[in-house]
Amino acid sequence: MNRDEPRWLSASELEAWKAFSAMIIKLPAALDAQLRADSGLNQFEYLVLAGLSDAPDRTLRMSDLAVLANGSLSRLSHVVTRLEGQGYVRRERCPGDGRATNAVLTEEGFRKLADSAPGHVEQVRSLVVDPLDPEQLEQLRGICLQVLQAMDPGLSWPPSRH
Amino acid sequence: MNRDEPRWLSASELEAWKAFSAMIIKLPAALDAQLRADSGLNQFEYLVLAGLSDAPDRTLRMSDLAVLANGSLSRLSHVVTRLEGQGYVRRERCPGDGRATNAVLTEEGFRKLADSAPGHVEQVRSLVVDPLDPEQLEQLRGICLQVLQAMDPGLSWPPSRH
DNA sequence: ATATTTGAGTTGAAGCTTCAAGCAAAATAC
DNA sequence: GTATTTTGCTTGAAGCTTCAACTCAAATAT
Repeated sequence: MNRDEPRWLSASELEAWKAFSAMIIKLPAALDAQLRADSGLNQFEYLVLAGLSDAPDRTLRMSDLAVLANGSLSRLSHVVTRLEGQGYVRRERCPGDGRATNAVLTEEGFRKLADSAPGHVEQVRSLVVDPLDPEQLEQLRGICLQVLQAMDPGLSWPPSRH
Repeated sequence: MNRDEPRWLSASELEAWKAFSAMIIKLPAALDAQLRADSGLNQFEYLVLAGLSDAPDRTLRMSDLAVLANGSLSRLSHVVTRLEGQGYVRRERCPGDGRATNAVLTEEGFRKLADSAPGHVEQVRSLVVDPLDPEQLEQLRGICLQVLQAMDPGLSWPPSRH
């Protein structure tokens, strides 16, 4: 399965990688746990509601929403079904393109989000933003952009909105 | 559900957070995808095999292995059952403490890991280590340590080995 | 006009994770 | 020395995600 001599990581690279990999495993779990406990939503559901709440008419096409929430269309479809059952989101056939479906945030969904947001932001603050000084935060932003670009060389980031 | 006025993120904090959150969602997925495609293992299974291969006698107690792989004991138990079925791991009752179970990496499991490791390392390189310059990598290490500490204030990192 | 291909979503099954309950061995209390 | 609690792990069910197959609508080709 393996042909060339691999370029192993140096000691310092390995240190960085170990800290980083531990973090990218644990941080999502910690964020999820807080959301779960405080509002019964997971990260993805939260992103869906948040994405809708920022959109014009609190409405987005499924495909756009999937990209925004960093998930597959299939995953989104299942999640929207759940959120629909809880009354937070409504589906509408897109006028103008009969193939497309619009997801719309309901009033109840908006209230739910408004209830959940402060706790979530507080968690983001306490785990990430506050422990880092402004310089580090800026460094982090640059680092993330480069990693994102390495994963998705075509894509510029953040996605242009005009 | 919400009592105090939340401290929202500033514009620059928000920029950093958005890039960061996109990265911590997408990077694990990208790493998983490569492992899946190249060796049929997911990240967690890989960590289990890798953890065992570094341990004395390629053996670890389930609890220790769970911590090492950043997962719950329950999750590990299921995964070890799977890996056992594929012949990569074997369970042994711990001599000296009848409650404990040792997981042991089989020869076949070791070969599997040896086969998978180069591709995985190459992926880590190409998505994280190589796109960043050494200075950024060092910054990243520091940032991760602080975030890890914020999540788990008791813990020092890396876990002391003396 | 009709046929084919592409695009947008949905669906059900299979797989993995989590959760709560359970079991057995060891440690502790009495 | 027996009863209780704690520790270490396993298990089955429920929940979420992924995967592959499918439907329906729009665009394109013939």
